[in-house]
Amino acid sequence: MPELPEVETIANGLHKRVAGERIESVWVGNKPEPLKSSAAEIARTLEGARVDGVRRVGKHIVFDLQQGNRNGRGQTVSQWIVHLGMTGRMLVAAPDTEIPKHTHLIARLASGRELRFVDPRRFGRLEVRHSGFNGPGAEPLTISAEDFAHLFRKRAAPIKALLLNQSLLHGVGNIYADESLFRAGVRPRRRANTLTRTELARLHVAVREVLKEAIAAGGSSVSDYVDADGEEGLFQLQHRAYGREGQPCLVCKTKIKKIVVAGRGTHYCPRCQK
DNA sequence: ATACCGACCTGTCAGC
DNA sequence: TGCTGACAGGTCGGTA
Repeated sequence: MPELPEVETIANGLHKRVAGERIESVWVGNKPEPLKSSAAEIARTLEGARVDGVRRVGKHIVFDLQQGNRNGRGQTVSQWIVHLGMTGRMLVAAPDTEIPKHTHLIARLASGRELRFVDPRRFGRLEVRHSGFNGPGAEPLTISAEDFAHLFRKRAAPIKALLLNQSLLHGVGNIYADESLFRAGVRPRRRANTLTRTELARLHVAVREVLKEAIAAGGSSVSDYVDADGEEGLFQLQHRAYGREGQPCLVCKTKIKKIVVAGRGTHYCPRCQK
């Protein structure tokens, strides 16, 4: 479900709510799919740790943890890394509230509240690490125009497939790939190595603008996305391509087309995008 | 090395 | 009402 803007919104909300909290105990469910580290290692790493902060890296939520006594030596730093997949949620809840179906982890906090990971489709992943995590690819919000162009210049795959490839650029998913290509005026099926310098430059700007505007709007709520406070995002109201098949292009009135690229539903304007 | 495609899961919705 | 199939914001592994 969530792409960079949604994960950023969620991570910021979680940071506000749980930074500085200590995790007292952890319950891990028995479904193996969400666990990239063993249940025992996750529990061992989280229990007793203090949450220094919560941030986003690519589409991952990173909880920076510190174990051990507050000021003494012997402190170790770890990270709890959460990927929400398509349907994952990370909720901060009062302990007496109903535990939703498909809850796979509960971290009980010193304040009495609980951090709950809920994921019906189990495409999400939970992992702990003991060394720095930088994500699989480059950060779209900070990459230079030159480095951005380098990622794509020599590749033969459709540009949309490469925008979705997290080991190149991490954070862009299906919605923001379509929205970025629309703004850049580039067709999703164009082979990346046929894009001109100008088109790559436009795409670089488009990706950053789309992501920044979406973050400002709190992300896109297409079906059920809500942030850490249970608020829906508003960026779906500003989509120009995604989900608009058959509707008139907002620029030229041509009907938006829907095709499949890289196995994903793909929306574009046949007139504005070349 | 690179690119495509099915598999992984559950929920929802359209169509019959 | 209830069934079936398609589809969904993501990624991985096998195959060509």
